[in-house]
Amino acid sequence: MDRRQKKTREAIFRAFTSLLSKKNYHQITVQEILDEADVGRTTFYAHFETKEYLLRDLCADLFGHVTATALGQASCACGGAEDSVFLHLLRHLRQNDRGVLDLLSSENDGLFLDYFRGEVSCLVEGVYGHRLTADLPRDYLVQHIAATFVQTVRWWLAGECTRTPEEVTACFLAVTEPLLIAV
Amino acid sequence: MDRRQKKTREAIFRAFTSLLSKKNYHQITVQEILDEADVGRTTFYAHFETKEYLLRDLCADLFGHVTATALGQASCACGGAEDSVFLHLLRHLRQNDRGVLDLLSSENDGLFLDYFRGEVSCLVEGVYGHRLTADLPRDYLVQHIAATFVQTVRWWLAGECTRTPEEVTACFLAVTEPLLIAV
DNA sequence: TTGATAGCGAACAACTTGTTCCGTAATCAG
DNA sequence: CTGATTACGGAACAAGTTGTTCGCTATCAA
Repeated sequence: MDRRQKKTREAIFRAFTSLLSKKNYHQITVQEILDEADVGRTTFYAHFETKEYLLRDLCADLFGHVTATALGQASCACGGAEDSVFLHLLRHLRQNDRGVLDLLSSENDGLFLDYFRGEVSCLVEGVYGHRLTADLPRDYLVQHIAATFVQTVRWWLAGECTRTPEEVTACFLAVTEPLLIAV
Repeated sequence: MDRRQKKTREAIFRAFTSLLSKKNYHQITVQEILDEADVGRTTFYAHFETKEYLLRDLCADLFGHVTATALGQASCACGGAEDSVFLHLLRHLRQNDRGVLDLLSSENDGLFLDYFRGEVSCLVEGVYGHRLTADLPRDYLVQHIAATFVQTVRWWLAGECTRTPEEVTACFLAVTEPLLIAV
């Protein structure tokens, strides 16, 4: 890809996430993004059809990265292998890697929650897929566990992350364990 | 209150909910509401500061009504007293009382979910408040159970309500029962 | 009946979005 | 290095949206 394209694309992403940490998605105008990214109007629309497309691309980039690191935790030197994938994910989130945490705040009407929940669903399939109790519809269980994790993160955020990732993981595991077949 | 005021206020609510059943909140313009409600521009802004205020008022009206009927089920002739409050709520929702279901669809970015979740939290407090296990933070449990109910409803909607309220309630109870102290 | 108030319509400024045109500058291929 | 290609920027644009103001009429409550 042309070096120029890559640079402006990243400048726009950076500007957008920066603005998102300060205000609601719907309150952000394209003009503000242009000013923050120091990019021409024409250029912006050459890269993204609309603001919504920008959002979509950003989410794909961001949450794809989140779960990729979660699954590839072997290559990460920040936790023992016996740790839960979810604990690992929380630890990464706490560092507010790439500003993901800001996007999940209640300010942003849950716009990003669906993306996040989707990614976590894949994670749940991978981690718990073989341990789901057969008493309930499988798709219900998967979405329930994924949604519970996302909601747990939001609860953590609402309390301003005062609790430790270990405590939070314990809560999450406590409410989901009963749904799994013991190994 | 002046008869005229009441009539236009209701006309606007009606128009707004009607539009919400057809399209996304963010795609609806004030002009469309005016046309649908057959109300002057000046009049609209005399009643509601902005479209967001209209949304807030509508939610208060709607979800307040939902839980009010849920709690006052004694006065309702549509179910036995031994039924779960949640089953009762689902039955009401299935009739799409006042278009509440449309608002909870995934089209509307979860704008209404927070209102709904808030109402359900009160419900959970009332119904399960004395049966919550002491092993976990109380506020975590309450929000978890409320969020689980809301998410269960969304799952039901995503499947186009093909399952019966009884089945759905069974799912919800199955994943929440383990968190309660037996009576 | 009468004074108060709600509604209407038209026009308004300010802002936002997405497009077009054209000159400039960076990049890439040969 | 050179020439063709491509991205960028700036200005201007139409179309649409928001929220306000003005004067007039219809309705209400007492």
